[in-house]
Amino acid sequence: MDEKQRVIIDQAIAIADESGIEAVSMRAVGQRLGLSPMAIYPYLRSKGALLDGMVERMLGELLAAAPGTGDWQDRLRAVSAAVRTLARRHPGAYPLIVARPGATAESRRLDDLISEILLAAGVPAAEVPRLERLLSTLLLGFANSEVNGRFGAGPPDGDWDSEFAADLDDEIRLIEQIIARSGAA
Amino acid sequence: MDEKQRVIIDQAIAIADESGIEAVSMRAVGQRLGLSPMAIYPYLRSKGALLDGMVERMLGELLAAAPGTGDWQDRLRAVSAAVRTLARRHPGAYPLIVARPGATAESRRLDDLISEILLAAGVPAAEVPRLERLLSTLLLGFANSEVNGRFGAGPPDGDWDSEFAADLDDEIRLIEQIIARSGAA
DNA sequence: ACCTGAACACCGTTCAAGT
DNA sequence: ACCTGAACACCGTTCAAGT
Repeated sequence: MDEKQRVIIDQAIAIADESGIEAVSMRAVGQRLGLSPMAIYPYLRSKGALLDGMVERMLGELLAAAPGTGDWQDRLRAVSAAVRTLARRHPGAYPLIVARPGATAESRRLDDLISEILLAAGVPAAEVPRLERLLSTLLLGFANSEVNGRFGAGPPDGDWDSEFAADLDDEIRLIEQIIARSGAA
Repeated sequence: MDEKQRVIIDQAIAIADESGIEAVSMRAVGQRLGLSPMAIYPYLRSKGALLDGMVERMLGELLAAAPGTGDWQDRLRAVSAAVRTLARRHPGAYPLIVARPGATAESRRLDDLISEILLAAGVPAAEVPRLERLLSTLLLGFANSEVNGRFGAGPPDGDWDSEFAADLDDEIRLIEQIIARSGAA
């Protein structure tokens, strides 16, 4: 039942990564499962629901690799690394995360994780939501630009890891300033 | 000739903003112009070219509103305001900017504009490309999240202006630090 | 309970043809 | 030079039907 839904979504992601997102059709997914396209509908009630399911599955994958330990700077770096690993594992499907509306269940869990790290760091509660949106936009958006080519070829073989590490270090310093400022007030 | 291309792209953007991006089809655009769908092909050789044309046109609109005066902080704020205005004027078409690969001509012009502002600010040339990518990801991505609902309802009637102004002030402080650090070295 | 086939109203695109 | 109609190989989705 739910197991069937999972396997359908898996195949849709596989098609997207192998042949591009435009190759994901109800017909193609059905064929891959040896089923007629209509066999999908009891499990995912529309193509939109299938695409949302793909996003949820990928975010679940991301959260499963979520870092529970270390200081807050390391935890932030680990979330960032997990996002970038996800984008590379799913070059075809990843852009859906940024393309689809999705204030979904798993996306809220990601927001909660980042918020929790910021709170643990000592960011004043009033500033947490804003900084969380800034960070998640940057994390998700940078990986998207990398995977969809908005940055061009860039460094030897498109390895943006060290560049983004520097970006994240800057953001960490920014957060530290905000913490210091609030302590001084 | 090129004028016809312009009018085709205009109608495609209008359809996207009125009825959503999925309503943009060669057939719908043709109908809107009182032409058969095939009349488009001599001017835009595929649907992909049409979508890219929409992106180029929107970025052109953005650059036409580009700020030439003021100190660098104000110029950055003006670019940010222009991006956010663009996203609101084109709620249906704007997400294409972030969705499509596009290391295009106009997107390079936007990168150049931001780079130029950073250079004028006194950012060391070696750091400019990285900061440019950080800023453009943030500017374009935040507006996208706002327009596609990734942030949820948010503040009264989705007015994210003051939140993003605070974000940008943070980024400006960050840039000032980088400048100061390089001056000290 | 789970699946299918036929059908409907769409797509993008090619190609030969019309003026 | 500019446009069209018919056709091809696709879409997502509904619905009645099969086991």
